[in-house]
Amino acid sequence: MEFSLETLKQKLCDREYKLTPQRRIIMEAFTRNPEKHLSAEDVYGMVKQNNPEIGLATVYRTLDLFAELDILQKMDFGDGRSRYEFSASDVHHHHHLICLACGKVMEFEDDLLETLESAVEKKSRFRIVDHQLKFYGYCEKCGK
Amino acid sequence: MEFSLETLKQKLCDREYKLTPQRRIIMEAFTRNPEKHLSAEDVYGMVKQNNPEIGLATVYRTLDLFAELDILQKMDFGDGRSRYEFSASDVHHHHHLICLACGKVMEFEDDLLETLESAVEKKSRFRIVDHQLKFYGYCEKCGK
DNA sequence: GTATCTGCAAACTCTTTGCAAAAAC
DNA sequence: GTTTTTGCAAAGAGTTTGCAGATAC
Repeated sequence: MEFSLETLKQKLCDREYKLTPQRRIIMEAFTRNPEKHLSAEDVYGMVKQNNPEIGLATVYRTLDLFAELDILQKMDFGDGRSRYEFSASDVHHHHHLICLACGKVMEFEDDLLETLESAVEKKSRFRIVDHQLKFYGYCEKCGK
Repeated sequence: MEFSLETLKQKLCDREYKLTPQRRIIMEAFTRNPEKHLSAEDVYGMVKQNNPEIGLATVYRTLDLFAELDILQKMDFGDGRSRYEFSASDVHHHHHLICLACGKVMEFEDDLLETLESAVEKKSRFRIVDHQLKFYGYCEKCGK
């Protein structure tokens, strides 16, 4: 799936939500930073530059809404704030490498997990709808 | 590794920390619930029953300390509070199945990930020290 | 026009911190 | 005895909520 403005409009309309300037602007923040894992505060800082009147609460509400519409995926890297990126529910899953020294988050792709997922699903009688894999360690720069 | 009282004493002593009743009691809460993923509030509730004078801040400080000593592992299931269980850094890694309906957390064992880990390590030049795998879905009871 | 959405400020939850008294070694 | 540790209360961070005015459709 691709997340253009049209997709957003569609998804909002489907559920009787309105397309407001704030929602469009927040969407654009992600379109312009597709590879980043933005926190609410990050997004707020970015959108406030051109729209100083926007409220932080609106950012939070919009991120929640987008997560509910499966446009964004909420995630947690253990630093006490939630982060968001475009949902990848229907594309290849990617995972995260988190540097314990500098906090940098890198991504990697893998599909080995799909195999594991179906095995676990069978054994555990759990119906799995999503997974999250994080590796913690030290990036090249932080070495050691 | 096994986490007896002796281990605790040892680990504390090694780093010039003292063995206080509070620390012992909190340790016991985990020994009595080895399979649970306790939050600070959970632990507080449990230890307060026999030791009403204990403070929540002490619980937080102790959990932090135990995580630093690698006795406990801090983890996050996305519900806004940290959870702790005995560290498994030197034993087989286990992972979590989290029910999106009732919130129940189940565990499963797997070592397939070790293979993946070394592959990623080579490709990415990341030195990996830990990993976390979570599957989200619906448990048998919550069905669909 | 009407129901939704926004901005603001206040509230809320989880966690951390400062400090003086208490306790471990 | 000295240094660490505790309990309390207050502060802090991130997030949510109530409400009256503004806005999308």
